[in-house]
Amino acid sequence: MPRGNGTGPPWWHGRFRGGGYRMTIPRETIVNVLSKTSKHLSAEDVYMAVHKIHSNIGLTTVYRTLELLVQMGLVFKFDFGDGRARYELSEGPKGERHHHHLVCTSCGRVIDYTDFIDEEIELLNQTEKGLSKKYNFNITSHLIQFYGQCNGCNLK
Amino acid sequence: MPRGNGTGPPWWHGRFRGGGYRMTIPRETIVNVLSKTSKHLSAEDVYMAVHKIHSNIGLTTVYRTLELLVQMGLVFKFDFGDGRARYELSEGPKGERHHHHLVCTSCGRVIDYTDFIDEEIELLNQTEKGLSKKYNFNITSHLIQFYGQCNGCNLK
DNA sequence: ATATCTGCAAAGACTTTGCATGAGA
DNA sequence: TCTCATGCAAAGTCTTTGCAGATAT
Repeated sequence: MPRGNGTGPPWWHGRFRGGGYRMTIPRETIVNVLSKTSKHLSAEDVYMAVHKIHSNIGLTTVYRTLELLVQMGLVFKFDFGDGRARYELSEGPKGERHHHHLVCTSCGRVIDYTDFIDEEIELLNQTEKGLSKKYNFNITSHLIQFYGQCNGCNLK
Repeated sequence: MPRGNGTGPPWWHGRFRGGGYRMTIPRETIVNVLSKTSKHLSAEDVYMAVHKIHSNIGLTTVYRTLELLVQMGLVFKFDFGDGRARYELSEGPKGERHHHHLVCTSCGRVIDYTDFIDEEIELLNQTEKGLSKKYNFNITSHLIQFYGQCNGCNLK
């Protein structure tokens, strides 16, 4: 099935097939929604976006698909402390998109940052190596978040 | 009220008073429970521990107190992905206890580690400084977690 | 053809809120 | 004394589960 742009088959199809999962309209649509935003979407957000495209796709399927994508490593699930999970496409096929978060504990605003990532990667690689060995732990990903007051909340 | 050991008044009393909050039996008990464990307690865990000491303290109070402690910065709230929040006393009066987590995405086990903390602190200080300036963000704390498969789950 | 996936409705789990009573400063 | 804190019960919110019908391979 062509998808309406000329960029060839979506790179994630192989990941589905390889995992023994079927490609379906809902899954295709959900990944597309995630790939076209840089925002931190909740399950409800994804559902609403998806619903505009195929109004028959249900919230349950969104939850189940997001869960699947997280297990497959295609999507990261974040907790910013407001009681609902947020989802982001992890990094594309070759590590672009890598970033971390600044979370404002007053208003809940979340800022993505990509500064200092290189230094972090360096440190994290070392740390991962050390930890893997010491705890015999097979590390697959990491999470870094900073908390504090954002620009707007500082002033109040 | 003496507390049964000879170490003087609990260091956190001032933090309560300074914030305009009252010292009460439930609050005292809850902080005590947290300070006597190195485990990652859920609200229910805290409730059960507290309940053994003062069986009249309710779960609601535990939730409200934990929330308050988090706001005061005395307690960190963590999400390990199993649907319930975990709480830990943040660091004591002078930064001891500082550690991060290794979370097994298969079985949910959480390992504390204190290795590499010095290197991390170094990097994080720099990062914090840079981010504070660039985004005019007043950073108060950070979170680092690694994810993967633990010893036991590796073998399966 | 058939094992997987989906949607709806209902259930489940954790957390928060309302309100009258009780306690700290 | 007077405001703040507590406890119980009920409600709220996000997320998961059961099951029959639909779908991908």
